[in-house]
Amino acid sequence: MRLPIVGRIIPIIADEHVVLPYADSEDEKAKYSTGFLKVTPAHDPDDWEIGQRHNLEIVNVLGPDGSISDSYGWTDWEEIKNPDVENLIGMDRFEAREAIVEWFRQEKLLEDVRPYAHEVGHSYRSHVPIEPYLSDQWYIAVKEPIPSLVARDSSPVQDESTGKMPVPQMIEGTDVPVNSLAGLALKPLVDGRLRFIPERYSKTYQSWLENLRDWPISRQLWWGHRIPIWSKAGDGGRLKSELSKLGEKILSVQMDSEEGTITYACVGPGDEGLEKKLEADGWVRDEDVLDTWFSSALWPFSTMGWPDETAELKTFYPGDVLCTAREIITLWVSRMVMMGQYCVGDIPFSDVYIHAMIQDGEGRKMSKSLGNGIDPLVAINSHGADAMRFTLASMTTDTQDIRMPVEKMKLPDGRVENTSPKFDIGRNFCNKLWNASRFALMNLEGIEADKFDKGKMTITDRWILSRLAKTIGDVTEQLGEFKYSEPLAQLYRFFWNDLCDWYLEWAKPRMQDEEQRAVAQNVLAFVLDQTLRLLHPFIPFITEGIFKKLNEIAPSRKLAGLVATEESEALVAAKWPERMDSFVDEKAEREISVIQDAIRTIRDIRSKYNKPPNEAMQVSVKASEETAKILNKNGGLVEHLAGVKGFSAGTATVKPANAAVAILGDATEVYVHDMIDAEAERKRLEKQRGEVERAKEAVEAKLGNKNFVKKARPEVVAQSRERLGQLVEQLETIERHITELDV
RNA sequence: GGGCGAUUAGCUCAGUUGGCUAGAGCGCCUGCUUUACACGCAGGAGGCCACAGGUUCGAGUCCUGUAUCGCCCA
Repeated sequence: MRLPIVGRIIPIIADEHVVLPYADSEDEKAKYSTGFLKVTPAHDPDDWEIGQRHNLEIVNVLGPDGSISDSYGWTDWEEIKNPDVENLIGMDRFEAREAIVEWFRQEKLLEDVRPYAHEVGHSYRSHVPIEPYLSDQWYIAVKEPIPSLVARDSSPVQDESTGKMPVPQMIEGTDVPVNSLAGLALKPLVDGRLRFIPERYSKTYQSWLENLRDWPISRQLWWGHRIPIWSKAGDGGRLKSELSKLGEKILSVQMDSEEGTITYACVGPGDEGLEKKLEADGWVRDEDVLDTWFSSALWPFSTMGWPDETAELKTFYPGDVLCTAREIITLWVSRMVMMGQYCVGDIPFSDVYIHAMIQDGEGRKMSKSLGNGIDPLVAINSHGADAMRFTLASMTTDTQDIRMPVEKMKLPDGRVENTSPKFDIGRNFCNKLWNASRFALMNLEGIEADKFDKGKMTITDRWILSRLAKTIGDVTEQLGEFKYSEPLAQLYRFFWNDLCDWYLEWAKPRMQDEEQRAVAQNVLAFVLDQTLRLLHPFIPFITEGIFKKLNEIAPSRKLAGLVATEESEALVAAKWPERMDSFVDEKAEREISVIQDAIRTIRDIRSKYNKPPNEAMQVSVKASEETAKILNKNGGLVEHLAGVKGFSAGTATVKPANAAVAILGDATEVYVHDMIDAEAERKRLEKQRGEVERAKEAVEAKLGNKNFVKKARPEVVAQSRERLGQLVEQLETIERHITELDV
């Protein structure tokens, strides 16, 4: 076939790359296809592949500036030269396209012009379409065994019977030699020396390395490390001997080109004298610089003085954890692992933690052009550094993206900038931490560590220490597993819901009581100390400030005879809390939970009956022997936090007339005296009856299923039976009270 | 085109190896200047766990498929 304009004769070939026409297809390409495709191997990666398959001619018609040019690989220029083509030379690529269409139009060769949506890459910086362009580049052979490593790692170096080098050892199931650059990156993963968290990302890393192609490292930029290669044209043999006289630090290759043989010399690092000598002899250094990832790959050790064996390098290399984003796994992580071993002899880190990507509220990636990003400095201004850190940590689960609603907000200095209401979570917690600590410190005035008497600890002391012990254990464990959201949530609950809502409230009267004060003070100081240490990684600044004040007011935090803390001038250098499992007290936790249930129930009735908070109420309880005993023993705790004056529990308590009743899960009956709204009472009880009935039916249906009883684990069946018993009892109690209302 | 992830309360998210009436924060409703905190306290409402099949005595959880959204790589 003869091409228009250039008149070149080209072959017609068949290749599977072509999408055949099919009008009804869902594929846009098939709808538009003619079944024919022009192939320009020098100007498209797919075309290049096709060209290689069919041995097509490679004609490059562009210059580096994107204009039509005959001097960068237009091999048959002399044969096809004609006025139409000459007219195009020097034209900009966009201009040339228009000119060619116009030529077709004038020659009446243009059949049709139709719109077609295609995907052409654009430069993210200049936004111009990218033009694939065939050019010479330096590559690194990533799957070639590296001779120096093969020599180092293999024994024997040579096969004695044949005198040949041994066949390179392959990583199992791949075509990657252990001692190639790709192998250096892949082997540690296969061996388990390198680990990704979350684990699924190791697949990205692995499959990329297994299918790795040679690494083009030349970049046509004016910044970066310049490629250490010098070249000179001329007699190859003479140049080679010229180089060998200069020493062993030079590797050279020779290639034929249009200007004859060119000798390329690659010079080892750290010899400026040698480089100057070469240039004095007429050698010219390559203009290109190294791929930015090639340079960045040196970061783990070049930042510490490598290639010198500095003290920093010895101390801090290899490191432990790399924390980065997933789009960087192949580009950077793999290269650091390669280079670390190649240059220093060890992998630069053992754990790679891949964090989630923060998106905006609509699930879009934050970007400057969309204007939907949040500047951390603005968030620090709007909510505080600790608040931002806390919120981000609380959102850090192992999913791959998280959403952060973005809103314009007015900052203290009057600027209106993007920030997020999500940071309120952190700000509120930091505020709570500050206030609760201030209150605690107020109450620690005059604390004396020696006055602590473990025999005088109350159930609330034993309870908060038990909660603390569990929190220390769980948080420590979870942080070790690279979990952040979970331990933080647990700290949140411990500090806010256990310590502030209950322990501090119960401690208030004790702080005024001569008998109780010393014990409560020392427990509080100890718990606060440990809590600050646990929170410090998430809230570094505020905890540090509080710790300093705590050091002033209560320099010695310990529970004499039980446990002591290690003193420290600054929290950042303080010891992480030790496990204190012996403080776990299930009995105290169970009992406090009974007490809390009773208090919540009484508060609920107060709220439903609109009884003002400052009006004292009288309460009696009918319960099982065990529950009654717990409640009686701790009536003071109930009275204090439920606004009750006069509290008693017993197994045979009779409901007073005009009392509101609440029935707990274990059928405990709580009577709040002198509440006389029968309608409200009925409404509450009937609602609860509905809920309990539903639950009862569900459990009955389960137990009614023969297969469940037969096949489920015995303890699960037993649990269901016990549950059913409880629900039946609860339901009967509720119904009895409803009936009484009818009388 | 390949790979990965998400879909649970109005919003943002938890939910371990399948097993109590599915949780939290924000928002919403009611009541509170209770001498640490209204960035707070107390109480409350609110969910067909995307959809369709399957495995199982039992599925938010495991398997298959579908839909929608997103990220990475070509």
